[in-house]
Amino acid sequence: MNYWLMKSEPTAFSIDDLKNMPKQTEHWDGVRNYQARNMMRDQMKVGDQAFFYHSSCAVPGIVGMMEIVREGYPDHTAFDPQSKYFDDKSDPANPRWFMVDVKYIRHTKRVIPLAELKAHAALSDLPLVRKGNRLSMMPVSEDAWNYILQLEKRSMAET
DNA sequence: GCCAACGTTGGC
DNA sequence: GCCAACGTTGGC
Repeated sequence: MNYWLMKSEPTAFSIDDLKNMPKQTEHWDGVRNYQARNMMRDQMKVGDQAFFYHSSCAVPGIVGMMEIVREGYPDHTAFDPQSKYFDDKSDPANPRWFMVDVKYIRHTKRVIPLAELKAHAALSDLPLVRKGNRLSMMPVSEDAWNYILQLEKRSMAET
């Protein structure tokens, strides 16, 4: 099984929004970055788990977990002129952009802030904490995944 | 609101 | 293929 981290601005789509979806499942549309596209198209598998990360908000950080429930398929919002994600260079016969479906698993017991993740040397390989990284999704090693789950159990006072 | 970092675009 | 200009991301 592979592990991932996926970013979303909570004002656009939050973990609560995902929890409140029918079947607690939604497609992860609107990604317009080739590295992220390649991950969704080629690497994410049903059963993989991912951290849900809130970006561009008061406390950026990990807020929950979800599971990949459908593997990469064309992002239809690229074909819709009414969508803000419309891309006239994506041809339905040869789609440029892909998405996956994700299902809510649970909230983390507390928000795990980016600032806290940055403070742990054990996570220094995580692209999220590296300077200048702007990837909207990224792989998480099994070690990093487990480490973060241990962090979750601590109180802020211990960090 | 600022700005650093990075990706994309397009002229040449 | 180079690279300057521009747009976007996202923390602070």
